[in-house]
Amino acid sequence: MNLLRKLIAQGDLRPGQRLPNEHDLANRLGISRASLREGIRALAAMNIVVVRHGDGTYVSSLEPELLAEPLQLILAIEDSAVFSLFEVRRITEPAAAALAAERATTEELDALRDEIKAGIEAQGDALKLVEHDSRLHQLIHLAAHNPILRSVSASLAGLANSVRKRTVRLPRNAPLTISEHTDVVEAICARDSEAASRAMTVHLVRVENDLRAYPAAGSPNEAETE
Amino acid sequence: MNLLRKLIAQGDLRPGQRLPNEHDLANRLGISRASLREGIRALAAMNIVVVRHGDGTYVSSLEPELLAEPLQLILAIEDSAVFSLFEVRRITEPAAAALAAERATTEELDALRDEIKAGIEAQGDALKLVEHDSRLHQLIHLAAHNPILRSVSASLAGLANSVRKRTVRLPRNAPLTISEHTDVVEAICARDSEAASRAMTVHLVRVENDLRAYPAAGSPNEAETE
DNA sequence: AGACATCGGAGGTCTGACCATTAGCCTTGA
DNA sequence: TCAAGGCTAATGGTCAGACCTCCGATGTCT
Repeated sequence: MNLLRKLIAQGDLRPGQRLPNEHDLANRLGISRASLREGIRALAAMNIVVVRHGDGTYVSSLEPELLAEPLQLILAIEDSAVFSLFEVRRITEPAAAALAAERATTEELDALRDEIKAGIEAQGDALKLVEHDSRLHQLIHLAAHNPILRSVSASLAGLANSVRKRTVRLPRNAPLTISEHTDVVEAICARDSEAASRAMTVHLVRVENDLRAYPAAGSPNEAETE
Repeated sequence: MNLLRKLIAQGDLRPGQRLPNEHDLANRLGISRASLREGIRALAAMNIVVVRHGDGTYVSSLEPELLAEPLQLILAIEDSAVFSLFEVRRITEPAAAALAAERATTEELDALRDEIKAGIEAQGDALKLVEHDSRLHQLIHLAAHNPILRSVSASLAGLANSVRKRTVRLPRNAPLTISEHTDVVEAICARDSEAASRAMTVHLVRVENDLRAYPAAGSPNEAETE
């Protein structure tokens, strides 16, 4: 089904962009609406596109995060996989931090600093803190300027989030998290890739140890999907 | 589209199982063939199912080794992503080799050695060599005993394979590849995780340099899918 | 026994109609 | 004037049946 390629080539897709309606788009591509719809279903399954009945079809993000779904299968089957997940993050995230230190634009550095500040202000609210946490990691991966790494990391982060939902966040760790994040960002801003990598490792190891010490509290069997 | 769920619930899927033909299946589910096909496309996009024109539709392994497809989109859009891919492999594969050195069972070590031998025998046939190459990497990831890492690496390897198809393999590099592989496997067998990591890095860097020196020879715009 | 021709059955596509849902406009009433 | 509710056009969702293309197995010929 190279009509997928056609779709991509034709409508130079930008995130958020709305696609032409199916009738027109099918005409423009020289295929039937039925075939077009099959292609759209595939894109939708990959989370590249979102279809809203009665409204339209929109480009979501070009980075398919869908990897998370099948990975979640592993988690469901094997509970010990949580530690496997951390092991992988201990591999990829320090590397991403190092790359970010080398490649981040000044705008990206600013965004990182802003995120840290916002995190400090949200210190009281555990839920918000979690959100800032994942956004910070995301910003770092963005600053690494590697689309593949970013896609992989996004999947892992999604997994990590689904784990977080199962665990009760211990608020007393908030100051620790923030100070570790600060270390990472400072190293990146200083363009010190080695320090950034080290700081990220420290952060992940500490979080993992916390998890080991206070294992999941929620019901592990009923993790909702969609 | 919960018909997806219907599909899964109805035909209790076992890997390799062949689905009823679309006409019958649509009837049995009480939907039209068009709708059924859209659902199948979604499943196919997630690599849960494989459709073969003129033959039938089969349940692919539920083990999610797959997921390469969405990443391939990135490659399709951004050709420079090939180097991003190598960058990520330079991060994950040495780590996997190190883990393998620590955790491989004796059976897995034997399998690694066998693969090396088989690779040497296939030295003449470039195509076979490629196959042994990817199998060796796969074995290493297996020996790392980390399901998440394995799934991620499998996706990346799938990507790497699709790149290989676009490039003409330079046979004169066969001896180099084999000797580098041997170094990696020897380090793993010696339980020397650091050496394994280093050897793997050397291998990947060399391959990447080759790629840079002799870029894709095939027509880059018409890479067939499926 | 092997190579080739044939044919049934599978997925791939097309057409054109109708149904279901949404967003936005427009009327209505306070 | 403004808010609540209903109408309407646009859009995706589904359907039906036809035809094309491709694969695999069967059977035939050499």
